[in-house]
Amino acid sequence: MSLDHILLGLLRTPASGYDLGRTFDESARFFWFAELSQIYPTLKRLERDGMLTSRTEPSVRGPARRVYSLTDEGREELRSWLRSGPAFHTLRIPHIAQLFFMDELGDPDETLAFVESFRRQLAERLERYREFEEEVEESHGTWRELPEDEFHRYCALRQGIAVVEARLRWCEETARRIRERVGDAERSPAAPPPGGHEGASRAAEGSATTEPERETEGEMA
Amino acid sequence: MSLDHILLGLLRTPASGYDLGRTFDESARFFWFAELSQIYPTLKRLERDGMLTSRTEPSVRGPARRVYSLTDEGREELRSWLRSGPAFHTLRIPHIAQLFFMDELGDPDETLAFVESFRRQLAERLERYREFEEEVEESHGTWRELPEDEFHRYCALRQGIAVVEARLRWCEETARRIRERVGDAERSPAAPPPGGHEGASRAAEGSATTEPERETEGEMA
DNA sequence: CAGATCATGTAATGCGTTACATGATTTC
DNA sequence: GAAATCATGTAACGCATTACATGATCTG
Repeated sequence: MSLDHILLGLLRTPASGYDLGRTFDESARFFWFAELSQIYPTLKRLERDGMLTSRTEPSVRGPARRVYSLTDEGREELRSWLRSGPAFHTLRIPHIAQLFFMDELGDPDETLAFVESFRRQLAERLERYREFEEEVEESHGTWRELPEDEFHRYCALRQGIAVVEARLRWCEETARRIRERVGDAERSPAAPPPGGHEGASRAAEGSATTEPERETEGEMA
Repeated sequence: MSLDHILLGLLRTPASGYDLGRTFDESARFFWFAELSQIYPTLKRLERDGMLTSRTEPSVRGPARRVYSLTDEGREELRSWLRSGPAFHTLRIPHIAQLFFMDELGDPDETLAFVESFRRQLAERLERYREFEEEVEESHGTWRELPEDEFHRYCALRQGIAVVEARLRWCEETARRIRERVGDAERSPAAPPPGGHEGASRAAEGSATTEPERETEGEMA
């Protein structure tokens, strides 16, 4: 039941359902997302349960806005969630699952293409996170100067960045290993497979072409 | 609809629902989990749809086992999922959300305790992953010698490890920063808060005590 | 003989997505 | 006048968890 708590957290500054939808889209994406169709009924329920109050306000354009704010009871609920210790979720990571079964395709080129596509999407994501990080840094200088609320938000973002960066490094490590395995197989006397498949060239791009891996395991730990 | 595909992937070697439950528990936890109460009906549906076949087998102990195996149609479905590109899921990470709102508690000690508790749980998880990694390495040597299927599984695990390690480094970075901020605040003329709360000592432990942060940002990128 | 493990399931409930419905205002 | 944005919602469906139900066999 985390969406409840996340809405309570966001509603420490009053907002409408629509506003919250934009918040998820723009600034909370890196740790949570909810559709408007889930937000509206949840807000209603939280109000019914005394966690929120609402008033309607005329909108500058479009229909009237229903603006929610946190009640004392809601604030207490939020605090007790925050004090309940780190909430772990069960891991369900489809892209790792895909990789786990990828031997089924029996083609290193396809695995390589997969990793490369994954890498591109991560790079894009990292760029968005970085822009967000810069915005904070531009308005306040370094983390040392941030007010309490911004500091916590900044730390949360830093974790998002750290994870994406780790995945990016993993992509590079893994691509290198796949290329090295293909290279070994083709040099070996086990006979290269028949048909017009020529090594790991199809999905390859960037970074030195067949450079044998220098052992970086130590640095990864 | 990923559980479907994950079951198909696992059922390339025939197994019962119960077996699959143990697999999630023991060797697939780092990327997926499902309850038996979800597994059983899903298997039934997949069989109905022609993705699986089953036969019953007497069990050594307990009731008869229903053992499922992949059909050609099921294998095709699995392959097309694998070829459909990396499947991203919307991020929903409650512990980052908690941190995001943690300023609500207004107490650096509580944030520090949170980060420390998070760190301990990650360390435990990393240990399990490492044991798993060692098992693979012991049976086959380095990744260079692994057969295709084990190599892919190993790479998947490596990503899990990389992410946990990144989170651990983040914990240390963040704890250091919180301590530094508390130190600054107490040395500053803004007056230390009244009452018997003495800095960030409560949750602190390990690593040099008040060592000012040496800038490691560059290395993190 | 009590408790763990093997083995299969159903039912109720909750969380989340997709599709649908409505209508005003602004911009091109 | 068409499309985008503001703004609110409902309904149907699917995915996941928790609780419940049953019974055999092995271990201490």
